[in-house]
Amino acid sequence: MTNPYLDARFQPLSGIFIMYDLRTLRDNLDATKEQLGRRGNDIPWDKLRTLIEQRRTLTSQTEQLRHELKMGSDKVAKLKREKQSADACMAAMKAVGERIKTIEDELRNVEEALTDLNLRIPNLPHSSVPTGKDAGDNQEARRWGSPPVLTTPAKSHWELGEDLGILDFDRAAKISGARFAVLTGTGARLERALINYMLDLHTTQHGYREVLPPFLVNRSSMTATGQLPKFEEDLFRLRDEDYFLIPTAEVPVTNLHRDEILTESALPIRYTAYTPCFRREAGSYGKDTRGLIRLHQFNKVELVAFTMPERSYEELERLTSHAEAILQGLGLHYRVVTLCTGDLGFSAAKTYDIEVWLPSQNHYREISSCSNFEAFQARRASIRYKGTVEKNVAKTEFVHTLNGSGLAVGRTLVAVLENYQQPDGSILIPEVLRHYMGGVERIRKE
RNA sequence: GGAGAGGUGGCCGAGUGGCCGAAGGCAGCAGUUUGCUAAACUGCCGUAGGGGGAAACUUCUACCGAGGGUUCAAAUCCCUCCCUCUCCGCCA
Repeated sequence: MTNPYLDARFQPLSGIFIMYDLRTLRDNLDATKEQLGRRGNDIPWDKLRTLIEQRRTLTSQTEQLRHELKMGSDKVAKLKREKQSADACMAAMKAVGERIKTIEDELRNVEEALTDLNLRIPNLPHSSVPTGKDAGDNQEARRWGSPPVLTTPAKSHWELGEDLGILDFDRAAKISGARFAVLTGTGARLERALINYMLDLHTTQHGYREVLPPFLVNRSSMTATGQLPKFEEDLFRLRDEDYFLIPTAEVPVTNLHRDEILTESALPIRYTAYTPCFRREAGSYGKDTRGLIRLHQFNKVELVAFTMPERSYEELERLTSHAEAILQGLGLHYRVVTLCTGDLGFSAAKTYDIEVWLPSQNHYREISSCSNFEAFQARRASIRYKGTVEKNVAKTEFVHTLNGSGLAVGRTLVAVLENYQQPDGSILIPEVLRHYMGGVERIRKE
């Protein structure tokens, strides 16, 4: 069964609300507000409360009137069959019908407002998430490896790449604009090698099934995973069709199972997907303007998992370790950070960021973000599972969804260039990539 | 892009205004018969929301691709949209 609430043109009229369950929300409105803290600041809670109550009243009114109408219509049918006059009854039912129409118009407005509000409430943080205001309050969970020892001052990846002739930002600006890059020669091959290395590791060692999804998706898909309605300005959208360019493979891959009921035995489902990702980067003017760090288009290998609710937190640890395995294989120093409540994304209940060491910045930079969304996306997307308990079919429940970058390919290329730079400006290729590079061991000036 | 055909329960498929939440079949579940299996027979067998009950359950409402309209009454009539299929065109 499809979830009509995701259709932009749908005018809701009684029935279920998939995002936040309305009854639960009503009973826990204050607690929800409390738990969301700063993240719920822009939600008009009093209006929400009023709308929920109005919906309840109007719904029961229409139900009563519909019952009346149904009885009346049956009576008309009976009278006509018995060749008696039904005029009086028909007139009375016409009046009832008009009352229903009036009340339903009102109900429609209430539900529309309610649905829109509901879709803009962020997910609740998990209890293990540290409380905090912003990125400054994130907690470092662990570090792996150590920064490389460079005998000369670290050059930035754009200096290295342009000197080597494998990165071209000027021509990218000409053919597209700011925040685009052209990779050429060994640079292009290195990007491709990284993609293949990541996909191969995840599919052969970590148990993920490879997916190559569409890069354009519809509005329903974007709403299901939480990009819409709140973050439309971050997305590229086609002018003549209601399609969006995906900002991450999370969107098409999570939506693979939208409006489906999975069997318990099929869980967990694990997918990995390579896709380009497209982001408007509205509001990031002046940040990371040089280099490959922040582009309108970049490549990413994504990990996506669907699990039973009681398994999702162990899956989050697993999934994060799979992303880490890529960096370990490449021999890149990194740390894992637990995002605090204030830094958590809209849809996530808990997130680990993996940050790789960049010598030129003397800093860790985000290269992966691994999140458990619990049932937040599953509700919006209506992804459920049905189990069996001693031959009886158990109640269908929402699955938990997770995803993480495994990894952002462009930023991985940055990390390889900067961490493996040699005094002469050449780049040593990490062992694991060499067979994807046709045996090339070092990138020299082209 | 042009022309046409469709979308009904887990599946197949009937249903052109009321007694239709929807015939019939398949699959599934429970039982009867049987030495076992098979077959036959009987019953059950959609989803969601609200009310009642400790509970098995019961009652109301909605749902026949989605939305809107006509009507006392819509799976059925009208409009819009989405999707699938066939043929032509174009293309990789």
